[in-house]
Amino acid sequence: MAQQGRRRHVSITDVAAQAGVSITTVSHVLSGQRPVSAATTAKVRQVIAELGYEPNQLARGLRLQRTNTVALVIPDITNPFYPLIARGLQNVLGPAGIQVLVTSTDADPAVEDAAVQQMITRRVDGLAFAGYQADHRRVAAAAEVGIPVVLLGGRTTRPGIDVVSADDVAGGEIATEYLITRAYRRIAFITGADRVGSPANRVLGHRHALREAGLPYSARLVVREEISRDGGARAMARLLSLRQAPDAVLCTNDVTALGALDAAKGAGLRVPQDVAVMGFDDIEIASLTTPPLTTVSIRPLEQGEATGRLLLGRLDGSAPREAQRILFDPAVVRRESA
Amino acid sequence: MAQQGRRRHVSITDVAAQAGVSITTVSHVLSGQRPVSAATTAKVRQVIAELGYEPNQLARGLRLQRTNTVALVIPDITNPFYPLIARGLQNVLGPAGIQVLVTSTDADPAVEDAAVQQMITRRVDGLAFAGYQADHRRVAAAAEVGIPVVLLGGRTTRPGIDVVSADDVAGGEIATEYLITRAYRRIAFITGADRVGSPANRVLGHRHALREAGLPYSARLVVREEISRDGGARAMARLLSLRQAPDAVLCTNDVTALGALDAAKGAGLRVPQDVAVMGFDDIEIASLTTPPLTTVSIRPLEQGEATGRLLLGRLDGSAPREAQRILFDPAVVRRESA
DNA sequence: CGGCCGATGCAAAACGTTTTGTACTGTGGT
DNA sequence: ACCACAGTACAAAACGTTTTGCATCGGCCG
Repeated sequence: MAQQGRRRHVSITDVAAQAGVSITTVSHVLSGQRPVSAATTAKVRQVIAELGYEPNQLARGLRLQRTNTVALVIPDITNPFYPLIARGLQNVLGPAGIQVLVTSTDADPAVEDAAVQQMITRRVDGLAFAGYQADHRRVAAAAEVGIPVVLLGGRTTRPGIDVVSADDVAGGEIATEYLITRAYRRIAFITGADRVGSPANRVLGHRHALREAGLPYSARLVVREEISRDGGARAMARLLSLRQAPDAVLCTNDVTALGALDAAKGAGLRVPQDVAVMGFDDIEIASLTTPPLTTVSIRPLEQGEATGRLLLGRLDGSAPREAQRILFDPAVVRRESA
Repeated sequence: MAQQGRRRHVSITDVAAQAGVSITTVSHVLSGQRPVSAATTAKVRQVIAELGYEPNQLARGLRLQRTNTVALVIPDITNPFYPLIARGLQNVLGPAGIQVLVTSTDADPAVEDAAVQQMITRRVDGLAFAGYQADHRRVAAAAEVGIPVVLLGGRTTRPGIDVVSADDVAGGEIATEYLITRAYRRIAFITGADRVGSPANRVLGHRHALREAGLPYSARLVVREEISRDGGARAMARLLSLRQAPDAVLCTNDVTALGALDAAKGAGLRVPQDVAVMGFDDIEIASLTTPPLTTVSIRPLEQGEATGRLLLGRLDGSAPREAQRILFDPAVVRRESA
């Protein structure tokens, strides 16, 4: 038989009645806002324990105008990158007694809209938003109504709103520098079609590093493809067919790098002896490929934690008044593919 | 400058005042519970649009005793298996206007306890729980208080509570049968230390399939190790050092299988020519190994969806009174490692 | 002995909804 | 001309908290 018994939660009224005091007194025992005699306190506590009373957070939130909840809106919970953000967020918010509401939007603007709206009506205390939409009405609405908002990822930016992201330009730089110090000289870059956003910024850094090192920058070595495993494979195949093929390939993404590895293997090349391959993100699969992928970590966990700290600061008012922009220094994770 | 402006949401009172009617009328316009004249309706709707009013879900939940929220409590959001469950849950609950609250507990009983407690005080309408604790006080408490509960995964079971899980015994069977039809004859099994739960059930199925096929069952070929990549490698090494080494190895887990592949490669063996390796779960990395891993899919996405449907049924009362036990038929995913 | 003060506890308001009971229109039927 | 009734709108209660204003009661000090 399934559980039935019409839902009946014990309320502060029940406790008060059972203890023979007013609900005010029970509340005071719980909050310590005003003194309550030792005897009464003991009695109340005992009844609370007996009945297993726990305050209703809905009523509490309604009265307090604070729910101890923050929302995390992400494109896809199935992409390993985002659970790490969620994890980081929870790491810092959990101990502060704040729950995280996660919602996945499939990067569909309409769904993003609805999700943020939902969160506002649920009166979340804060909102962390990772989306592809550069200009987001609802997010702005949330900010305007006084809910602290943190934008995640380099794609979006908006004056007056906090941002947490990886420093993609620096990432492109250090990856390229790493390859240069390992004596690679013809370095290619596989990136996405968009001219803005993280992938584009990484190319920017790449180009800058080449210039710094006095190496030539050849447009032919930057290939734009769909960001996916297959896309990576196609791009790699194209690079390998060049008269002067690259000796190292930087990919905007670990998944893309995976495709590049496929293509290299398919062409009978050894990695990294014949051609080096390097990725971005350092998601778990990066360590599982053969050879294990050298990549750039952008530390999603830490990004999540920073977001949490930022939000926490906004909530208790300890954060500075101006909008923050926290950029994470990327780091090369050296494995065997480069 | 950061967003400020003390949080001020527009409430039904504001709408009523602005439209020159009572809040009752506004509510009726919104709900259609009672007729409202066309003129009034139009006026109210216009004001609602102007002010951008959206009902406060906290107040609504308090009054309605229903929050349109269900909780998903999982051990680790970072494990790719669980986001898929979350995704499935959201797939069916989202269209019904129900939000999913995800919380990760690290499989720590104390944290699990606190999380479930939190969810109860937030008056979630339903609870999906995936944990390692077989007997869970709080979960029982939730069920007793009338909150529909679904237990996920084969580890936990409790009379009167719905369960959604993979059919692990069947999984062990079909995996073994698959190997047998592929002409493997000495089949080993790498599993965990526990004598109960999913891993144990899979061994049960394995054993049964061997008996059915008239093949001998050798205790030496079932090795118990830590369930992890390293554990899998250690177990594999031990198996390979046997006088009569197996020609196929079944692993309780894709991650474990990964370790087995490591060990096989380390021993200079080709997979699957020298030894076949097969996993369980079909998480994404299974397709990324070399060779790609043949494994058993237990369809976490569908499990999540089934959980959602079950919960939905409990909420609208359309589900049968007795506790349900939904077992998912596992399916062999044929790739190249076996 | 009177007044004051600290200690203790209660009543009531407020948060923002939904729902129920009621009151006030006209209008149509008898 | 009266009654019933449909249509329309409002007031008030309830959901479960927290907080503020008051009231009561001793005890202490002068």
